[in-house]
Amino acid sequence: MVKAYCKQCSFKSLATAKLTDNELEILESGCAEVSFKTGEIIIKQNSLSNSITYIKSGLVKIHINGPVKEKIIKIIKAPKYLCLNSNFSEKINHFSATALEDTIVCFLNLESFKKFIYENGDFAYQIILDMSKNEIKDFHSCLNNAQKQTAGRIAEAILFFANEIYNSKNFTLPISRQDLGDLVGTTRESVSRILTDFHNDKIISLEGKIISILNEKLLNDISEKG
Amino acid sequence: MVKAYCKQCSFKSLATAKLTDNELEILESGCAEVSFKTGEIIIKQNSLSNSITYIKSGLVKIHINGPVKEKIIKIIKAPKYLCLNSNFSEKINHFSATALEDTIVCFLNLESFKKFIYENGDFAYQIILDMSKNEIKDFHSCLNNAQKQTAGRIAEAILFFANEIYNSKNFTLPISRQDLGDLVGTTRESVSRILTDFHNDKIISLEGKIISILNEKLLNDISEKG
DNA sequence: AATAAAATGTGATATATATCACAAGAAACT
DNA sequence: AGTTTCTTGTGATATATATCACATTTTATT
Repeated sequence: MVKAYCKQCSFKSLATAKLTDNELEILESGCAEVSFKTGEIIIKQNSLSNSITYIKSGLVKIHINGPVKEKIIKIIKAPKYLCLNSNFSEKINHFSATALEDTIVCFLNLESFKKFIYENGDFAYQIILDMSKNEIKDFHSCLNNAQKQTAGRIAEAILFFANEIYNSKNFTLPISRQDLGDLVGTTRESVSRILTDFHNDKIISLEGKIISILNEKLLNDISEKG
Repeated sequence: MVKAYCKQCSFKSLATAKLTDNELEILESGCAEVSFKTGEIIIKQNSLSNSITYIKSGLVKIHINGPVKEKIIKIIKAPKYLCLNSNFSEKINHFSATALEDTIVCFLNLESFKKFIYENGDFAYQIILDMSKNEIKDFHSCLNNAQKQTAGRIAEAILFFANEIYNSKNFTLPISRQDLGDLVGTTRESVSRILTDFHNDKIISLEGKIISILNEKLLNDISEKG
């Protein structure tokens, strides 16, 4: 754990960018910066939550122990708040968060956050915008998961990693087949089969966890048509 | 459309309850109260959104034209904001809303709402709490839909109507079998079959749309175990 | 380097549920 | 009241995907 310097922090969120110097000092005094190595647990489901979690750098999976099996809710790339939403109304964490690569996290004092919401309208509005945008995304991914069939959901996941995480058609999958299954709601076997299908059909090239998108248009079609 | 009297309104949300008399007058001046009959469309997907929608009384389904077929996202009982979340960050409505019974809706001026968030910390915090609570609920229903099998999801839906909408073990289903299928993510045929199964197993009694829960414990088990 | 443990690929089989087809009942309209 | 349209029930069949089983590869540990 490291003393944080919020004022000079270059990873400020849209919300904290609206804080005054005074408020940033308050934020700083209640901020703990912690490093996590790949695979380490950042938040554990059902533990008590008394701070706001901000991912300063790195990559994180948010997962939950569902009624049937493990489910990965989403994958979050820094800089971003980690499920802001549940922090305000709930005392316990409804989910776990695990680092997918070396990650730096700021734990921010919840009470200061509340104070800023009460006293700084700009800040409050940015928080609301952030929550709002997130919800719409979650909404759509939930819908897609519910209606598309497995190949479509896997195609979607590949495009997600390419476009939103790595900004490249060539990347190394940061999760196992099992995790990819938990993310899109299928089994590791089905993931395996569909990935090799995509490879055989020259839609992607696949070598272990190294993926290159060869036919983006087709992958898009599969993702959209389900 | 009727002139609204927000000050005296006895259906105030937790947030608007924090507004001053002055602010309530501003709210009132930008508020239109509209009645909808059963089956009428309140909001149409892809239409422009420039107001906050508050369900004053009645019952509403929120649905979306998914990649494959229609999906009912959730059913909302008054008094409640109708998907507050998407209102702030998006100019177009991402979903449709249809009245399931006669419903009264207040369309509130978005700009006034923003103004209140900026100027009234109590109000802003209540809005954030509301969004936050909603998200957690949506979260869980999404998870359940993804992992449980059909009988479990239908059991869950029956319990939802009993416990959260009608507060009674005896109620009349406000939607068709098709709609129930769209809500839990299955076909109308499967809904039919499972409902008659439940009836034959004396878990519910079923007569058209009239449902009575006979064995709540078992229904709960089916809902939880998936 | 050797051994253990975890992750992955792939075939055979089982199963839940969608789809198709049609009949019957209820509701809405003329 | 009669006709049309929408809703519902139920059987037969198709199909996507889970499950099981086992071999193989990769990664971690001693």
